Amino acid sequence: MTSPDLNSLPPQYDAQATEAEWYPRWTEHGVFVGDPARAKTREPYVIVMPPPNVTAVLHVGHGLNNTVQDVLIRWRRMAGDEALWVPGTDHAGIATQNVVEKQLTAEGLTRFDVGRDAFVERVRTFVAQTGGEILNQLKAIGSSADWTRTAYTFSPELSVAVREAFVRLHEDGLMYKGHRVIHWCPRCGTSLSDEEAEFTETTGKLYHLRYALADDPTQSVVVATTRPETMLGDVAVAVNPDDERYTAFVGKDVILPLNGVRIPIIADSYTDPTFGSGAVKITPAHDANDFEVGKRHALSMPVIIDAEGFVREVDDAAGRVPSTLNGLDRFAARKAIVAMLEAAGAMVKVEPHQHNVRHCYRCDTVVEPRLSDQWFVRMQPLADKALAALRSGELRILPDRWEAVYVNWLEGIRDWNISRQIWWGHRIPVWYCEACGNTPIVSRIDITACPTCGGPVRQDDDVLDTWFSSWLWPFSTLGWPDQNSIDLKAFYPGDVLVTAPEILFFWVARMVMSGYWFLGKAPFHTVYLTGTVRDMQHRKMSKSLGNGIDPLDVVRLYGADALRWTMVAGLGLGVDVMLDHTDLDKSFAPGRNFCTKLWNIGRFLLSRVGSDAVQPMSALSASALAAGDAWILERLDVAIAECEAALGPARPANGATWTDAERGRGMRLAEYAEAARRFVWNELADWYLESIKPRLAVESGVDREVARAVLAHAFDGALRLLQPMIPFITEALWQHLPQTTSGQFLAQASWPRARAAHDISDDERAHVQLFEATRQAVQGIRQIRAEYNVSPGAIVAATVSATGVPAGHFESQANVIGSLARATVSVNNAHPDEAAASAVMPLVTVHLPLAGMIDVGKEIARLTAEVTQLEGPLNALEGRLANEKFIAKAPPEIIAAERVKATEWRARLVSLREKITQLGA
RNA sequence: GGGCGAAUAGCUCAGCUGGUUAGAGCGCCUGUCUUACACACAGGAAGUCGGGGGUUCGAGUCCCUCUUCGCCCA
Repeated sequence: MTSPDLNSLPPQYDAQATEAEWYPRWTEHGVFVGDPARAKTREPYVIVMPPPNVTAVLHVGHGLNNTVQDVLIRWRRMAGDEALWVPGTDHAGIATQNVVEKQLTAEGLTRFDVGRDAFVERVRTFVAQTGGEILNQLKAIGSSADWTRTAYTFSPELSVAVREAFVRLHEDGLMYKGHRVIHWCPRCGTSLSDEEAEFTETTGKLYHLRYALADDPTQSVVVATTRPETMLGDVAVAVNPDDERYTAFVGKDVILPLNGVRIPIIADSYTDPTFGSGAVKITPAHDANDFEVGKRHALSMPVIIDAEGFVREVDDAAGRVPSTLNGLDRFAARKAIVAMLEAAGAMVKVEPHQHNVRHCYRCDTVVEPRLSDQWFVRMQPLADKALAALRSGELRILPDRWEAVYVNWLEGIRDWNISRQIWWGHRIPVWYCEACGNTPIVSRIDITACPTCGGPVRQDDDVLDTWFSSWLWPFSTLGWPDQNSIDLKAFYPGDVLVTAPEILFFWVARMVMSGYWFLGKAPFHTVYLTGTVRDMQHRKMSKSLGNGIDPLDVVRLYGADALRWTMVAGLGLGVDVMLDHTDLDKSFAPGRNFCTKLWNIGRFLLSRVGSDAVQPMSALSASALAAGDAWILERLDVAIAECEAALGPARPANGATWTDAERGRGMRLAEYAEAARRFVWNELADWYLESIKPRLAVESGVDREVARAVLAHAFDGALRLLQPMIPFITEALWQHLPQTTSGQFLAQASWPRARAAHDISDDERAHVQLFEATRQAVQGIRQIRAEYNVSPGAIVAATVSATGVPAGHFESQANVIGSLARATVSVNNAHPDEAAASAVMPLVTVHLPLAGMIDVGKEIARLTAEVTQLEGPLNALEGRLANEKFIAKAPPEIIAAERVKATEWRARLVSLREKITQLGA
């Protein structure tokens, strides 16, 4: 036999060394690589990683998100699926362009000084040099993505997909160029989609302006506005047709103050009579609603604010901007105009006003509504399919309350403005031939001459919204539009998408739409929306607040596994994770403590098991198993079942649609973590390992071999259950198990399987129950010891009577109970003569004579308290059983269970009262 | 303004289709350096499940209402 050597593993777990050792081994052996050939015989399980911005650095949100994905992928990889996790980055149009523009600003330049081609080249170089670092950071936290398939939204391959999508939508009649008011960011110099213009609650001012009637300056209408500067572009005042206050005014004209322009008063039901004075100014070029009114009434649409946000007579606005205001910034102009209106007596009043102002999601500049020409995708037909997918159960969203949000958005879907007036991105594949007129030529390939007349052509200056490439990600990364792509055939559609709820509309819903439109299938069957990582004040972690946590700091301090465990164990479904950025020690204690504990369990256990071969479970006869052996094997079965129930099902059972019963199941990572933790810590270490110390301490023998085999098997099972969450430490420990074959990896070992119920004999079940009784006896003795402050080292005498298991069988447990409870135990159904402290447990009753130490009064009080505690629920229970209506209406199995419970409780109560009587009360 | 959600132990949250003496982790209290682990072990205290009403044999769980928070959309 090999002598136990505690020094074979260092006493302290070395995360740095372990991570540096195993990650490269996994990748060298292609553990993470998906194989389309194998996907023919196995179920593929595919996750596409939400591509981080190419310039991003890892923050704790990425950490959370990618850990969840890695847990799922590692679980399915072990479970025998052909697991593929596709990683990559997003070129992030506006965001990346902004970074480089900031560099230029530092050099005193603008992108226009540099010129388009040189600017794009500069961004390309910048990305090539510094981009994608975040992917290396994801490796540092253990992400088992298939790096051989790393994709990039702006790669040549994905550019083909983008162009194909544009052209196809154009061919399908869903792509059009529209002239309308869009959200414009004057700082970024581009239009934004509805989703990119975010609302911020703002306390502004509501200005009430007086417009005098042209024909009777003694009369006037008052209009309310939050943006008085736009009055220069007003073309009408609108009132509600049903508003009797204004009936007489409709059709008359008013004169705009400051520029003297004459505009009509019109009736339009868009006007809300309860807002302000009931009359609103109409500025079609600078407000989306006003634009609609303007179209209905065929009004002119003067543009008085330019692309940079300066007040000018831009378009159709001759004579509208007084020279003193010309060239002022929009906010400076507002001030000036307010002062001028006040001076002119046209300002009736100004009041504080709470409203939502749209800001650019990339630079936070106040967005300016602006009339311009943009490319739009007609979304309704795409949305219909995405809605149907959710309703049919082809798609589910967890937590399910987000399904309502998804439906709500799709039902009110608006056309998608996809053109951006920036330079970094996919150029819109549209050309114009001046000679032939303005008909756009949409083409899959670059063209240099007009296909009709052969004349020169000019490509559209705009680029596409970044999300126009992102929404193709689930299939563009697999080779689409090449229908013969092996990856596409093997791995589309995928399975799960894990992301933050913030991009449900930006990205998730659009991927579903594109998946259906271009490939006829949803790109995944499950959307898992994680919670947000917040600080202790519940604020979102952000760079500007300085309340962030750098995951790599945590990795350095406690290891990647500690980071991962802390996040997974704290991750209720869709629940926010609170972490204290000022106290990493405390925040990551759960992960750090668990890893340390696991390491100690492993270190001790492996030293006792030794390196000699152990028998496989199949070689052990059930009759050779001790009660504890049967118990821990049963606990392992339970743990496996609980882990699986928490995680799965991995996919719809019928392969196509979720049934109502399945739909909300699984993805409970915290429950999975808790089930695995409880098994290895509270069951394997606290009870089984403690109980077999004497069996392992002997030199040799059959019983020692049985204990070694069961112990090694149980720990192997625990490590397999834990590997998806804490891959490094489990791999390091697993490699030392005697049954592990060299050259194998835990990372691709099989997921443990619970035994079928019919494979467990009645004898074995009786053994499990016997060990439960043993545990109760130990707990009972420990309670009394603590109650009477018996010194922890002292050996006490205890009598144990079995009430719930056959007394004969219980004899065998005396030694185990004794060693765990530090007692000399006699198994006896008779009550001891002398006064004793007792504990009445469901399966056993224990007595400790504790000569000279028993305080009869105290013991009576203790037992009486237990009686009282039991009487309440028991009375309620008996009342229920006496209630005829309960007996008549409750299901029989419930009634039966309640009767069993009542019998047990009554017995326990009788026993407790007996003890009290014996003590002489 | 419209919609959705949450309110359970000091903190963060479980409790999934109504039936357990309402659970976990952290924190707290008591004892212990019991030769794997004090980042540990053993024992323990702690909740009228936000307020009110209803449905039911039975409600933390379903319905109504109020209060307070949060999120999304316009």
